[in-house]
Amino acid sequence: MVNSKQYINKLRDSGLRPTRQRVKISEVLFASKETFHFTIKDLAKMIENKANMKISLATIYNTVHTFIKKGYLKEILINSSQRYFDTNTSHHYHFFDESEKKLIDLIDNEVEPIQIKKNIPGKKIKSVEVLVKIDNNN
Amino acid sequence: MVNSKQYINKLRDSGLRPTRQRVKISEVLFASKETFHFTIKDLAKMIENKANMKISLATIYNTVHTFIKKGYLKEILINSSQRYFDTNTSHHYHFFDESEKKLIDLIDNEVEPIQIKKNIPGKKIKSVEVLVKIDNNN
DNA sequence: CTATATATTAAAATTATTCTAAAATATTGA
DNA sequence: TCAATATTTTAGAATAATTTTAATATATAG
Repeated sequence: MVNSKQYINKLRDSGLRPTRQRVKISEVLFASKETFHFTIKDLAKMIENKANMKISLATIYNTVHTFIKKGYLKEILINSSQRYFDTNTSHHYHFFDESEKKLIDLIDNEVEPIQIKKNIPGKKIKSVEVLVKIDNNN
Repeated sequence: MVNSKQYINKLRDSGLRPTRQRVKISEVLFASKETFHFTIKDLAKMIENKANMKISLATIYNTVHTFIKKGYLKEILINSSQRYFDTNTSHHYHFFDESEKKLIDLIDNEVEPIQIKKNIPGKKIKSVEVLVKIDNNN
């Protein structure tokens, strides 16, 4: 059995009521050491399988948005009809494998620091996102 | 009056039939020296205004996709509910101003070359996309 | 000029996401 | 513990971007 206490505390500490749904979704997302990428559809399927509990789609959307706002998840920039999310919230970039339609993390020391030489008066940089599209050799 | 001959030739040269619709859309997109960013909605409005000719939404979508395939347009990576396109097909990146929801080009010499140190066997890099999100200072 | 291939179109279909408002649950503090 | 209040969940409807369909129109080759 998973230890849900930690998720309950984590939720409460960030001002979120630890509802059954949020705790279950936390378990599905954060129980494994390995981080991963997912779409809402993927997450819905994982909940249906791993947890034998039905959570409405609206709640899944709400929870993912809430977790992003709290910094527990990050959205990944991919041009596709679906949005991707990442349980890895540390600073990193992505490869996107065009033939397999799969994301691969590109951790910080695998990319030289990005130097932006342009400055817009009155504006500051909030984030820098990099997506490297790759495909088969040929 | 715009010289549509050049668009007719351009289309034919790339194996596309120079239909009235494609020529009109070419004029709207490529007549100005200045490149710009647009959504499908923007483009539909521009056609309605500049050209007094009704082109169906389906055709606008088809044409934009066709032009992307031919390399006359590029899609820009922004996470939003709408897709953005760019008439600037040269190699460059983007600032995205969060408060004004506006894109600004970041040309090549304004960003240090991006060095990817990770290599995935059997795969090669097709493109590197960079989006720098900026916002007001404060 | 005719046959054929390709493109356009309106309307319907699809799909991801958000909204709504009612019911359920969690929390607070008496 | 319990009632009052605030928050959350939910099903289903609504929205909106995009794609599909299949009929009609147009461009091209010969």
